Amino acid sequence: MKITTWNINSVRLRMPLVQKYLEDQQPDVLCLQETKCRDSEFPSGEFRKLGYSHQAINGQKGYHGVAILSKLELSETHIQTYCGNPDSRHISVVANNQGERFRIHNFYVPAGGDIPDPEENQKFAHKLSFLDEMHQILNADSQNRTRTILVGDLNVAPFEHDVWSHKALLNIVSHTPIEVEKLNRIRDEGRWVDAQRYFVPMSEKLYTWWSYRSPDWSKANKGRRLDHIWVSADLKNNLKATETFRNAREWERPSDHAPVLLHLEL
DNA sequence: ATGGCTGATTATATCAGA
Repeated sequence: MKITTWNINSVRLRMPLVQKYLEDQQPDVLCLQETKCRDSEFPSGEFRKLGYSHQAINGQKGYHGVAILSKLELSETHIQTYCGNPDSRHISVVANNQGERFRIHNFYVPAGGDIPDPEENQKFAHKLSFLDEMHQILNADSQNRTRTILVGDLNVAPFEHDVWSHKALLNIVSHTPIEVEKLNRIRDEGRWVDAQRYFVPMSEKLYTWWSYRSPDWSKANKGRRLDHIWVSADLKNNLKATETFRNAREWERPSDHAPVLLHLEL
């Protein structure tokens, strides 16, 4: 079973790239973030033609938006709102893989703006509250501890080698100690396994995002690992491989995020 | 190097991303 997470930064604009990726890699499930369109504008028909007929979509006009496209049957779609606002930042489903059921959570955590101070910056305050609520909600549901995959653009690079320079980014939103600690608590207390780091040693650099602003992003390689795939502890022995498709960042008019794939042996 | 680039919007400048 293969599942991909990808912050696509406008699904309508990048449908040709999505199609190429799906034809190349044939994941069973694709989780998208930043779809940036209403549900009525979502290219459902195009996904159906590509074999992804099971769909769960939570979009809004212009911003955010998440979706799960699947070859496997989906049920029990659930949308959780956070911080008392209706932003489309979460959707979850139960996927059925030849009788084996597992839950998938797809998240788009707020980026948090520029200033890493919740007193001065409302967006950073929102991000911290969002992480607090994620912690609370995921921990409250004991079902989240079994047969569950959590993916998404979590907008936090938690480890030293998840950023190009730990020292240079300590005071940069996405790598500040307060948000890193919150994300680490969610993961550790939920006994989630970080699937990418299960295969890639902590001493090795690992990125999923490179800024559009770098004139030569590939050469500079000042990336961050903002996109994540976690599995519940009971799925640890089913982990087979993970892959980050850095080449998709080199395609024409790319997303600034690369797709990340998990191969699970079920 | 806190700049630079990119996308969506009843657009032609503004907001958001991170």
